[in-house]
Amino acid sequence: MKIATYNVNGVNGRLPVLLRWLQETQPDVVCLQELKAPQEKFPEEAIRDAGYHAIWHGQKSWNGVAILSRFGEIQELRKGLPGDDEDTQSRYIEAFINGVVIGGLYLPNGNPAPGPKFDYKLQWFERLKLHAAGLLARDIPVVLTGDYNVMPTEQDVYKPERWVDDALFRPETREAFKTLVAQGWTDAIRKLYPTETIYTFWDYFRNAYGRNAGLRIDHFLLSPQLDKRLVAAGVDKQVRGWEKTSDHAPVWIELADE
DNA sequence: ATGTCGCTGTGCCAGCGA
Repeated sequence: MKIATYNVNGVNGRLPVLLRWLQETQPDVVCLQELKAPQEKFPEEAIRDAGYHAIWHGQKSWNGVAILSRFGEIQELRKGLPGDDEDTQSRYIEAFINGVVIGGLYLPNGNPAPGPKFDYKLQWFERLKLHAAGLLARDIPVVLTGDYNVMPTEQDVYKPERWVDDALFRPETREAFKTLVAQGWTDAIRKLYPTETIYTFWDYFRNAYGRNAGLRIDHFLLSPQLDKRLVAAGVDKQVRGWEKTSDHAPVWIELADE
């Protein structure tokens, strides 16, 4: 079972790139972030024609998350992260697919920091930790994947000293990610590639991709049941070099059948 | 401080978020 995550940065503007990538790499399940489309403007038909069922939580202009699957109807578990009825941003969607709970998330960016946006990021992180702990307690196979907007360690940033005050790399942010993982999750990419430089995002500015000035901010966290089944993982880096592409590249894992 | 995108509405450019 191959599961991918891809921050598309506009699902309609990115549709040709998304469809080409789906066709070429054939993932079984895909979590998408930054749809930047209201609920009624999700390109359901084009995605169905490509062979995928979809559920999505849209929002006008910003945010928006989706889950695509090649395995028949998707059993939706929730839209939105619990813990704050006032939060109207579309950043979390969860489904049960082929025996696995799949949580797709788009964690807040948090810049500028400090400030209200950074406070929102840390609060969202706390809500995610509560929800994640509840999932772990159920002893079921779970993957929490998406754009975490966190570089976990200095190894995950092309130039760490330039990012120490940024919301994606501040000590509070790294600490939040670390305590989340410490609940019992496995960072799938780091498990398979403990010492390699791996990036999933390159800024549009200053030829960042050409200089490989990247960040690793898209992650897969696996529950213990899935940690045992992890057989491969990677970044489809070439997609970042295509015309009209997102600033993120797709990331994927392969799980062994039970 | 800057850069480059995608989106929206004030609408064919400017402002916002990233």
